[in-house]
Amino acid sequence: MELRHLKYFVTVAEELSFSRAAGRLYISQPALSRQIKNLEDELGVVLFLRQSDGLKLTEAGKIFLEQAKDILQRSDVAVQTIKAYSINTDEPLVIGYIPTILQSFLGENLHKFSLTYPQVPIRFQEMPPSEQVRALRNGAIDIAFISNPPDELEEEFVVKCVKQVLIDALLPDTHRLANQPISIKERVRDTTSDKSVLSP
Amino acid sequence: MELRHLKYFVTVAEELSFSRAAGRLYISQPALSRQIKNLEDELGVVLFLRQSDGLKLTEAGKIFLEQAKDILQRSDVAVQTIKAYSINTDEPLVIGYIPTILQSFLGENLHKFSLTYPQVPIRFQEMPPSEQVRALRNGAIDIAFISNPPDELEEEFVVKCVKQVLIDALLPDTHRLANQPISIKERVRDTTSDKSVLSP
DNA sequence: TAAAAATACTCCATAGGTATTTTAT
DNA sequence: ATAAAATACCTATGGAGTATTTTTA
Repeated sequence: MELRHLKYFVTVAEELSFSRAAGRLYISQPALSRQIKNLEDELGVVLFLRQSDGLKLTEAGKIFLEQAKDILQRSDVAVQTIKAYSINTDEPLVIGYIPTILQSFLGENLHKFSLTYPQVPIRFQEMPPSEQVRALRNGAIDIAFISNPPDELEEEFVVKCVKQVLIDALLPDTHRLANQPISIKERVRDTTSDKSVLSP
Repeated sequence: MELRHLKYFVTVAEELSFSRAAGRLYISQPALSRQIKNLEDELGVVLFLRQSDGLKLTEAGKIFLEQAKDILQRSDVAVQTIKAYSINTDEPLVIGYIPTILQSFLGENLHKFSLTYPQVPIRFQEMPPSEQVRALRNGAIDIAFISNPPDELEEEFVVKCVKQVLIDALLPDTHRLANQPISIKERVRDTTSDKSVLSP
């Protein structure tokens, strides 16, 4: 027995006509007749009397009707509840982050967010970037803050740049590039083999 | 959404493992994973967190679990109720009859039956034999009492002879067969063209 | 004759299965 | 290496449709 059977049964009981009920359910009359018969067979009970003066519920049918309506109504409530919950949830907005980013950016902006949406609880979870991607996939976190996201992520998630960070290169003044004005591109290429210290 | 989804969901929530739940449900693990995913898609909510340390219900999942259990339990109750009802019913035993038979037979025997099973209400409904057959088919009556049932009925119903009725042939004493000792077979053959009066 | 329900078939959507890959321990 | 979940693909049950018959008003 499935909710489908209950829905069909209640509709037929309300219409007291297979044809009209089938119309309301947007299925054909034979399909509906068969489903009701299947239900009756499974329950081992005749639910409707097919009499010359039209359809009538049996005593058993009347009892089952009340319970069927109740079950269907509770199913609807459950679905509506869960859908509403997913929109206006008390579930915290879980934010994954790596420490450097929290310090430089999250603090002030989330403060503003909290003032605007005080009803949304926020939880933080520090984790390395690869972990954050996995956590995003399975719903453990809602937002990830990582630097240098690989391009592939854009196929799966919405990727937005929220902060650009200046990168300084510190190198000994004896280094051959010291005091050389140079573009970032060139710097990167030229320094891949250096043990430079990068800082935000 | 069908009761199947709820059953599967509750089982997974109880086992916190797709594999074990699939075992309990006697279906394969991929089939179960897909049904849960379908349910999540339909509800638009993630019900389980697939985390490295195992499955966990989301907040939404916890809420839905309670309602799913409730609905399943009510479905079981409804089915059990209706099945029990069909066995030990207050629904009257409806008996179709033709007047002559009620008089000659039903009266005394049903009196005995009522004494033996006082909890079974009995209702009588007079109707011609053809109507009784139809009523039997659609459940409007539970037992039919008719005379000379055609053999085809035995394919569809249990047919039992409960009473043999003597038939007398009344004919004018001027009739050619008057005072002739004769077998029933022969009588019938010989009298088909006669306007005989048959009486029980 | 017209309607409503049942019956007979056909079709196809999808639940479920097997095999494999992915992921995490 | 192992175990669990996800993915891919295939199969087949049964839900739904169309056409037809049956039945009753």
